[in-house]
Amino acid sequence: MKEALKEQVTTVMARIPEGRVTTYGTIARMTEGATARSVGYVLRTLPAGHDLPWFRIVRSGGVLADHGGADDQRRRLQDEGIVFDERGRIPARFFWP
DNA sequence: GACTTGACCACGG
DNA sequence: ACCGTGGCCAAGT
Repeated sequence: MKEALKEQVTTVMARIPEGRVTTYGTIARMTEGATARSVGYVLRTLPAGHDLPWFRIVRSGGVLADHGGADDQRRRLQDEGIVFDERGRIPARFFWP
């Protein structure tokens, strides 16, 4: 496991503002040496019940990534005021940065 | 070491 | 707008 990668990804993740989302690729570009795929890998391996806002990370294009917690993710984002359009995508105005 | 598997992405047709 | 395709990289077999 690459600890440096995990640390960088979680650091960026922790500063996503409430009520906004960001993408795997954006996080990858904000870090050194991470790629979109490796960001997904880190999220998958995070322990359950951690305090990081993993649910604010979506795919490029505003669609939720395909994983077991997607339903929870959608609920939690809606609780923060994020809106999904008729095709299930999050409009660009919710993206951070 | 070779090959497969993902919470991915950009791009061309 | 909807597919392929190739690139990506850490882990697991």
